[in-house]
Amino acid sequence: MGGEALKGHLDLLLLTSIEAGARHGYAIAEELRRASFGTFDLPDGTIYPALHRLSEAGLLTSEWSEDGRRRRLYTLTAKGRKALERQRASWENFERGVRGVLTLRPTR
Amino acid sequence: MGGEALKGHLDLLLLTSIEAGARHGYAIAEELRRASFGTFDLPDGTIYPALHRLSEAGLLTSEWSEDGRRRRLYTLTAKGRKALERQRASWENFERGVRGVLTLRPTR
DNA sequence: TGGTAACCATCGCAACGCGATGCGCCAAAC
DNA sequence: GTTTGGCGCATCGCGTTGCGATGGTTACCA
Repeated sequence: MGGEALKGHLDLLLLTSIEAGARHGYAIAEELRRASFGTFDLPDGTIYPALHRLSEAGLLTSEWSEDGRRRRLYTLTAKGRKALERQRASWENFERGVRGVLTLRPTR
Repeated sequence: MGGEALKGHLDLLLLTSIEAGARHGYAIAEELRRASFGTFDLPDGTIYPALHRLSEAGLLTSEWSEDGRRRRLYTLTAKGRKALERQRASWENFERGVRGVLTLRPTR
């Protein structure tokens, strides 16, 4: 919800979820929904292309699972881990900035 | 900085700054830069079109200043105030969601 | 046997931030 | 007195990106 507030922050969520243990798209979506208290309920059209994009960027590697279920399992690369680190820092800074602005109080 | 993290959150910043007292584009940019500790250093191409958009949406009204300097002075409309209220709530929720996800810790 | 949930993929659109570019005014410095 | 630089606004065009729509396949249970 909320227009396109997610833009630019999706990668952070995805990478975080994968680092935390989630392995395939569907599970990532579930975990994000749960961990965000329902705030991030990402549709397929959002999550799968994003995973492809991250893979193409070299932040993720993937393989097909062997155990019956046809699912693509993702893992962070070294580059992905570094990117996650940066994204985290970037988020902290972003949040700090917004909070700073939000503390502005009317002067009239 | 940081890709396009700002997307979807710009209006909140703009409206907040105007409610806080800033009246014209240039001053808004200055205030945002200051209040965000330098994080939000918005270029012209970002700020002016956004103000036009918000005006067109009925959240702002504007008039040209009389005192020598040619500047467009913005004011929140009632609708704008309500929108700001909603945006604030939306941000709180968004932030809560991200924080929730960020608390995920590796399980391996 | 039929429905539902798990699971993945791709196309195309709309929205938006922002760089580039150009314009006009004013004050101070040279 | 002219150049410089800060103030102040506007518009065009591009690239990125989230997401809805659409269409699959497979597993499980009634």
